[in-house]
Amino acid sequence: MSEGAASRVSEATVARLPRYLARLLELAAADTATVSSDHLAELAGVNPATLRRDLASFGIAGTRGVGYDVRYLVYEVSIVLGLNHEWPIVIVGVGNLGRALANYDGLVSRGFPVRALLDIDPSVVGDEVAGITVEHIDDSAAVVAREQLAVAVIATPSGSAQNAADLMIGSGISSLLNFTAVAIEVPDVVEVRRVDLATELQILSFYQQRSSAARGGAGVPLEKALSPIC
Amino acid sequence: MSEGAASRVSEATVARLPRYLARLLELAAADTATVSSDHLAELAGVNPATLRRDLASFGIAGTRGVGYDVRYLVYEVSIVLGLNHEWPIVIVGVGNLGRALANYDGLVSRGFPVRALLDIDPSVVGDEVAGITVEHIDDSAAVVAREQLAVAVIATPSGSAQNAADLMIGSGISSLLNFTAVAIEVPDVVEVRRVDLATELQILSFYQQRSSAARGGAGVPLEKALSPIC
DNA sequence: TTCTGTGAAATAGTTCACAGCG
DNA sequence: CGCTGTGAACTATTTCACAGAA
Repeated sequence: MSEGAASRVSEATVARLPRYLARLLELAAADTATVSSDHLAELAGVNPATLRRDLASFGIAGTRGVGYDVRYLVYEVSIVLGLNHEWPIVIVGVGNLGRALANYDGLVSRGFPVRALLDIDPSVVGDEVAGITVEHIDDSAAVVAREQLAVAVIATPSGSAQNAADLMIGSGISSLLNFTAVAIEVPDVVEVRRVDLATELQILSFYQQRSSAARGGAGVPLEKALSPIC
Repeated sequence: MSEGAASRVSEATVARLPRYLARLLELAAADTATVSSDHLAELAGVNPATLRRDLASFGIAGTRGVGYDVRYLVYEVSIVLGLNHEWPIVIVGVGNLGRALANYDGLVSRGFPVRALLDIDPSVVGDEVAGITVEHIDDSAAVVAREQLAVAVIATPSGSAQNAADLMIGSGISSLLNFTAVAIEVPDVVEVRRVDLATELQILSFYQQRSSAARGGAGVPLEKALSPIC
């Protein structure tokens, strides 16, 4: 990931904010007016002191003896995360994954409406997916300008990922969410995060293997062992 | 995430192993025989001492003056991650996301073949997706036993995620990869990891906002500001 | 009294730097 | 001589514990 401006808050703190926000929205939906750090920390699965420190590091204050005002906290955390406005996104690569993402309502409902779809394959260009007409990646600069896009989701085959990323950066995109199996190199001013299914499964595999070994090996198909996948 | 047996290696170390493995497989594919910690660390984007310590913590040794044997390292890291055998998986929820995952070739190529698809909707059961016939979730126990499954990917709507997880755990599944917008509660012996698109985008949003603020705000549609998404 | 905000302690993780092996 | 393996220093992060505000 590129580093951006040096900041005084740790990435661990930033990564917890979406979790706090999700719980806060649930509390707000249930018309809860205030919440203590103990309660919210319990809901979010963190230590109360960690929660208080996280909020304090952004200057977000509660009321001693009372707790935090839920609606105010939602507002403040949203501002800190940059969620006081929508972030329209473009999906690059309209294969199975791209289609799934375009149809995923969890995006628009959380402020990330899909505004454009791009592909390099002429047989896909012109298709309508989730109500959006697929455009050719050669037109990316025009699309980015037209839709005021800052974020692109890369859902191409792995071999095309770097190329797609370069094109989008050249078209003015400054944040990438990389959904492919390979890492993408970017200039320092561009932010990237990668979501990789196989990496997650490999980590799961480690802990799964370890905990079943500790229990005596039940549940793991060890009889299938010793055919390395490399 | 559930904790499993207390271990002496940090989660940070485990999370780096898949990255090392990916680079090692590239080196192996290019017939590179040995690699120094400096070189591999550079490829993986970590400090060389961190790499050496990570490997040493699993008892994986190199040769002083030479480096590490690439093929041996691939083998050892695979064993540590539990990748010396395949991990057949089941996808629960055959909507857009489930279909995308079922068709994603990055899974089988890395040792996680999709062996079954489950859904609760009778109009989907019986469909063939990616060469696999969708079965009803009521039959999950039989499916898990038949295919010797240990890992389930939850790709249902968020509201059904906990339910789906409970059913799969009751059917003998011991690792879950949760692809929905909500957290899932599980017993201690079950491992869970969650991949959430909106969380990733929110973190991107934070850094994007911050770095464009540092550059004077160019590139962000600030004129659209102030319509909170909550 | 309750619960925040935060020094200070504890813990975890990273990096340096170098002894010593091949 | 080059590079690993690791004590020790350093940095980051979490947690405790409590003073003090409401």
